[in-house]
Amino acid sequence: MDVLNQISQKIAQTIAEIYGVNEEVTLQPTRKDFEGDYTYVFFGLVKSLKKSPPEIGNALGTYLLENFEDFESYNVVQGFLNLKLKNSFWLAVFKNVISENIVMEIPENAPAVMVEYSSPNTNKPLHLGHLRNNFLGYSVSEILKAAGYNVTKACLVNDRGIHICKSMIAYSKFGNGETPESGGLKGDHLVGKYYVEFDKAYKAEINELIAKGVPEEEAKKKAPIMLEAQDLLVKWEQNDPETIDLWKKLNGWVYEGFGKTYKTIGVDFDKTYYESNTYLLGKDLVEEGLANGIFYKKEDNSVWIDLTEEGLDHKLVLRGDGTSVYITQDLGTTDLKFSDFHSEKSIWVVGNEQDYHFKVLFAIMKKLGRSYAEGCYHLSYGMVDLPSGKMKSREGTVVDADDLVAEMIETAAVSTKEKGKIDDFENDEAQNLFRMLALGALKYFLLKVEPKKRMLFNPEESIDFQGNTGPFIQYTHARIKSILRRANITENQTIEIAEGSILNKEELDLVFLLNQYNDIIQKAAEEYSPAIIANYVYDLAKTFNGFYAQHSVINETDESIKTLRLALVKKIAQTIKHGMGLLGIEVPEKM
RNA sequence: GGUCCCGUAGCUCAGCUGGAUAGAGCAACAGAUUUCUAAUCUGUGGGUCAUAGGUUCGAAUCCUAUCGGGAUCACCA
Repeated sequence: MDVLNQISQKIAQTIAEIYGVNEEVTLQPTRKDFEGDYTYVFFGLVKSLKKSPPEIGNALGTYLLENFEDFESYNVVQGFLNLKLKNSFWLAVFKNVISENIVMEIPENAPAVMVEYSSPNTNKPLHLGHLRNNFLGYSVSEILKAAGYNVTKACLVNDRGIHICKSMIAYSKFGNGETPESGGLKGDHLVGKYYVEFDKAYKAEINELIAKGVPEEEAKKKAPIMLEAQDLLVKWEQNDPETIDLWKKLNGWVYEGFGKTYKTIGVDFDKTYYESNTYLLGKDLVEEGLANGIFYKKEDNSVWIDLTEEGLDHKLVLRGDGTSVYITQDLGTTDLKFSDFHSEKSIWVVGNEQDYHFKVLFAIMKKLGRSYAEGCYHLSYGMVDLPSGKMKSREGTVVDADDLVAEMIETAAVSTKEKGKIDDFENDEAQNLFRMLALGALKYFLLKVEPKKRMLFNPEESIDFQGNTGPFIQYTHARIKSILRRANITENQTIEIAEGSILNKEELDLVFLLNQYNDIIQKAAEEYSPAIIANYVYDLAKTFNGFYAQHSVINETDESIKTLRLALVKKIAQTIKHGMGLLGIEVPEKM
């Protein structure tokens, strides 16, 4: 039920009736320090009607009370009209809220949206930065689904290029045929190890050359191992069988490793693109742009676009030798994605260091007259910093995703066992709970912050289970489920609310929040912001805990109040579960 | 240097499509458990919303400038 709309309309009607003017009425929740549910700010009317605030406020309030039955009382403070709605009105809202199913069916013809995220390189394992990306992408996808879109989760794997060749060279030189099995290493970590080995060998060679009197710049270019890597890239592009075999072997290990990580962190994709299949795309778009006069050719045959009118620069779209650059591929891939799924909106979850790249990409698409250009959006997110500063792979300060998750699970296990509440759990049941709590803490920690903001990852705080954290919300859910178990309420049971029930202050607060949930989902979808969901669910859990401390459900002697509270807490549990689901976080029945 | 993003309590963050006395959590201190899970709840202290102007009845929020932090300005991806 759209409460805000209903009331706004009544106020607009009142203004038209009394003053004969049409006003757009927007409401806001009344501040806690004042009496009321919703507040209408009418300074605008004071000005245009040239009447005093009390005069207008009282006239509106009186009229509303006399002509509409939903209003209980009003008060006027300066230009603020605070309106209090009747308990019976909120009871009707509550009944409506519990009758609605949160999970809705997505119709076949719902608008299609593609969310591309994760998009890893296959030369090293995932780290903390990737986790923010994965959690964001997954969550935004779920939020868009909840808002009624037909979502395709896509992953573009960067499986080719010089960085993979580096791992390949190092592996063939120093690998001695090591396999994930023989080395006891996850595949992605194994390949990552040789990427590091390459860097070591490369640096040693540079130093050797410098010692021989070669200038540093030249040494970097001429180090033999680097030349070998570049040579390998050429061989790869020429489809050299031996090179392709090695490439396939290493990538296979990496995919196996990634697969395990994705499974643990609960992330998945509907469609995977591989850059090795798409890196040649885009050249026909360059031709098209040249034919249309959107691109121009320089003397050396390189192709450029002038984006100075868009506030950008001249940008290269094809090298003089006819080979692709990053943007060339992206032009082609974007076109391919659209022809595959015809998405109305297309979202790229990519770090903010690529802000410029996406501005250019979208500007070019627009110039090429692509209909979907308007629906393209770069969901840019800030870096994750450590208390010690930036994560730098060269300095070994990168937080590995697998290690981090394992540590979090261990911490969850220790603190859960301390509490002694799950002594009756079977072992795998307990393990599952530890995983749930660990990931809940981690995901919530990374998602509660607005995506575009740079954030600080403090390992100690992220494994905190108190206050504004995932486990706090998970705990609240478990508490409610415990009540429902005791009351023998099952998931599908409908609970009838008695006519004329009266909601107390704490119950009203909860109904007020529950009624907002649909709007919150829409807002989060419009802004591509899981943080909005996180803050809402936290608020709901916190408000419930306040209620819980003051009122008993099970021990309430008045049966009609008890029933009402059972329905209320059941709905809260469902909403928490659903909201956390949108963040990719599971909630336990018991903890 | 050009462009873009950020700056709110000791720390981590909400609030930013202009509204009332700027909110949470952590940390500190004081309380609450014979009663549905205390991973909880209640209370106390803590702020020149980076700075300076401007617009407005009203600015953390919009505009301008300055300062501080970051990103980017590759024929790398």
